[in-house]
Amino acid sequence: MTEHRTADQTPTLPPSWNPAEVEAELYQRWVDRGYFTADASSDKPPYTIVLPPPNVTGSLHMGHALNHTVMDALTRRRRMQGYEVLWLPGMDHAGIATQNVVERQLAEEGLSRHDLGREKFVERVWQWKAESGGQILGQMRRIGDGVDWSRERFTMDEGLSKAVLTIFKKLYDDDLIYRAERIINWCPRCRTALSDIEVEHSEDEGELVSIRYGEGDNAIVVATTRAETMLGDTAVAVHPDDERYQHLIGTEVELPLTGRRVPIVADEHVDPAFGTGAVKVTPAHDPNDFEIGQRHNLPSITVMNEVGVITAHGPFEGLDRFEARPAVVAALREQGRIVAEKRPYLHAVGHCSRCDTVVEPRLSLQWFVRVAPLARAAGDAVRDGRTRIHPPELAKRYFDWVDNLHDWCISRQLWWGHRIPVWYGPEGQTVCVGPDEQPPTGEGWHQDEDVLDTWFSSGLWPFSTLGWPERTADLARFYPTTVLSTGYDILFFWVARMMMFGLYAMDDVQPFDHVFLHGLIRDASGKKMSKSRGNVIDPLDWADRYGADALRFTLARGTNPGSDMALAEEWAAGSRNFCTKLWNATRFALANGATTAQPVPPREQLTDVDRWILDRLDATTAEVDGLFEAFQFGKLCDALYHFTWDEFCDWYVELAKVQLAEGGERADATRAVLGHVLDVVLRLLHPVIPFITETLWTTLTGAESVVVAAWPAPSGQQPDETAARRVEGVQKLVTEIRRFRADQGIKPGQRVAGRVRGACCADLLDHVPSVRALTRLDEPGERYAASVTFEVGLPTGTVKVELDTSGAIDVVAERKRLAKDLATAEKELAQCEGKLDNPAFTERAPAEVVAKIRERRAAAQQDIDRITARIEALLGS
RNA sequence: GGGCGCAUAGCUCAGUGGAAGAGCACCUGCCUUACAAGCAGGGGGUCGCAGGUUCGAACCCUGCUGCGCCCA
Repeated sequence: MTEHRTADQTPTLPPSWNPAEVEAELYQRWVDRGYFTADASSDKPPYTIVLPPPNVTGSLHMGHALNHTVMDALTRRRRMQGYEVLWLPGMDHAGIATQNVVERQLAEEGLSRHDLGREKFVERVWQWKAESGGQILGQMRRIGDGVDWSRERFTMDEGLSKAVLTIFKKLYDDDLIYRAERIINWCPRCRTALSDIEVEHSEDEGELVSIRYGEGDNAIVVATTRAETMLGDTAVAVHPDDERYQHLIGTEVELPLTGRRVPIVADEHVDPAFGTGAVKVTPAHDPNDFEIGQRHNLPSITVMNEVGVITAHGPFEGLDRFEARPAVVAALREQGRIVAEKRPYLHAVGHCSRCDTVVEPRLSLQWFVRVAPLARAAGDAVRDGRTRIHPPELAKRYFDWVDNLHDWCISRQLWWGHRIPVWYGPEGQTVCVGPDEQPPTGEGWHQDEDVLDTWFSSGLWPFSTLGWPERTADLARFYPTTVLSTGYDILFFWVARMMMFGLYAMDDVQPFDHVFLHGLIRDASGKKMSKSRGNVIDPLDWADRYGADALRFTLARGTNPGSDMALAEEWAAGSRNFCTKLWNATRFALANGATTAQPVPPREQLTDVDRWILDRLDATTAEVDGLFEAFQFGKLCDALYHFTWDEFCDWYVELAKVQLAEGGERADATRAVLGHVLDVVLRLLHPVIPFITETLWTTLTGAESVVVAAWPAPSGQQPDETAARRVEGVQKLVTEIRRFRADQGIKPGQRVAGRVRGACCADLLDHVPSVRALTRLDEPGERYAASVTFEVGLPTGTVKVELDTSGAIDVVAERKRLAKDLATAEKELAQCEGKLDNPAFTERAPAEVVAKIRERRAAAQQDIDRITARIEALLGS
């Protein structure tokens, strides 16, 4: 379907664009020809983007589609500009998600991972990956991603695993990794620790229970939303300056249900204004309480196990935490210790970002990265401009985060992932083993059971994928990467981590020069897409029904830096319509001999209309180029849409028909201009809509592929202002005549005899035939009798139009129109005069502004005179 | 509680001090030889509210209201 040539070698196109039929074939051809394969030994300037590695369990959603469109557009343009482009694809191993998937599979067979054992289970995961993982890679091909498949990477690959071990060892040796017993976020369902950012907070309904501890004068009331944790309380804390509790500080109080006595301590961090000003302290089950415990040397009593079941205290033992809560409250109530209950009580509750289970703060022994020095470097790289964040407003958020970072919990109690390379010896030794070292052997030595957070390995992505820690040619050539593109919601998860690791591993060289953060995809009414809302749109469904180009154009067009994007089916249909328009325009041009084989003749041999469209093309080229540099995808798509549809198709193509009809050199020149404009505009559009532009451009030019065509540059030609003014005059005149015809109920196709007078005075003499063609005016015949005349005011003069409408005209419609035009002109006049009558304006406003208002006043006055005369004439008729 | 952002046509959004814009939706008429996935014409806005700065404010400043996001 791509190229049809008839016997005389005139290229033609099928009547319609059927993307589904050709996209796969086009894509495979690009890959086979090696267009996307980077060459580390070329001497072109490098341009590198690493794909944010999608989850191996994942499939392509709209957010991916948007981000991939952005990256594909960026890399395709640079490739056309002659850069050595590397867009590197791959996936991460998604520890928790993948383990969940395989464990579910096992559960269907009635097995748990423990039945298989660690080694067999990991084998089983690899098997799953080989069979069903990475579906997204095939989906990327469908939307046209020009990635270098020869360099595809996976975070669990040998090389990337070596990078993980290398950086772990380096951090360990630099005392930037340590093991400690801390309160961490624990998911009782996944049975693993989570980092802070893997916890999502939501306002949930719970209950606030006020409990009286102690008796009589020594009684103190504490409030909690997690009553069951009182079983593990080891103190009550009050603010040291709180008048109400001075007499109690230092005393002890009996903890109900347990019979234990706990101290009442004074701590600055207690908010005296919240509740009663007294808080229960459970160091083993609350991060703030843990810190209070540290400050006051309190014991930590763990009362829950790793699945959230109470492990102590007789009647409550064996109860799930959510069963224990009401049970504890009931028991306290029985003792008359419940002072108040507030229900429902809205409070922030942390949920596991993977499975939505309520996270339990849990005291446990975990590995941490000491982030302070790394985070400072990550902040500095942005502060001193080595890495630039787009849009810059988001840099503040980045700083707020990296400058206030808690140490990062990196150990996960999973089997799927990079196992922590630390061995423990029989004498309590701890040995961190580097990638090329042998672990200690012998009686009593064993490796740490935990694996590393997936983000630990994907944080290395910009350099581990290029071969680090080996000093490969790719690393030398393509690091630092040029742009990192992702949604702003991933800024902390991933971008900040890559910054920390990149600077640390690569001698303080930043992992990327630019970070482009796009918005999030929402539905037509601005709501977040989610399965529970049922408003998810599948990008591949749109790709199927409207074409991958339409999907991409919709996404690119909606991308405005710093803001989210609403999507609806109509948007995709609109983009599909644009593709159809482009198709039909090219088909028309080819059918009329448009060509790039003949150069566009010198300017002096061209018409005003030719020069105008070439100048507009030039301006559009420059504009689009600048917008690409600024990551303004929405605006550049709009600019191309407007140029293609409103200027090229609506005006130039229509006017070109007149020039083609003249034949001879005029027609030849027009064919060259048509060919040239399409050639350039297709190249400009290619980064965003690669498939249709490839088909059209190769048919038009006969060249190999637009993928490797040169990116257009403005010609440097001085724009022809006179031509632009004349074309503007033609447009206004044509529109006015069409307006008159429509008002008079003359059908669009109906030909009407008429004359255009005064065109010479308006500098439009050469353009009268075009005006006649576009407004379907016939030459006056023998029986011609003008039944109506009207004037059109143009900047260059007034043109008189007379028509033979073969009889009466609709006076009422005409009066209505004139009254409306008059009102507009009068309003304009009043506005201008209001300004000019104000001495403060004429004295203080810049001269050019005052001059402009004077011109507008004169024009408005002329319009009024003309319309008034016309109305009077109409009254007389 | 802390921080940030947004409020412009029915919907989704552009618009950084000098004539209120786009896409979609809507109304009317058209199969006019590239295109009905189209063509031509048209209607529609107190630019959230109240003050202020300025000759001039959608745009700058202050306050208010209503939404949204991030963090705690």
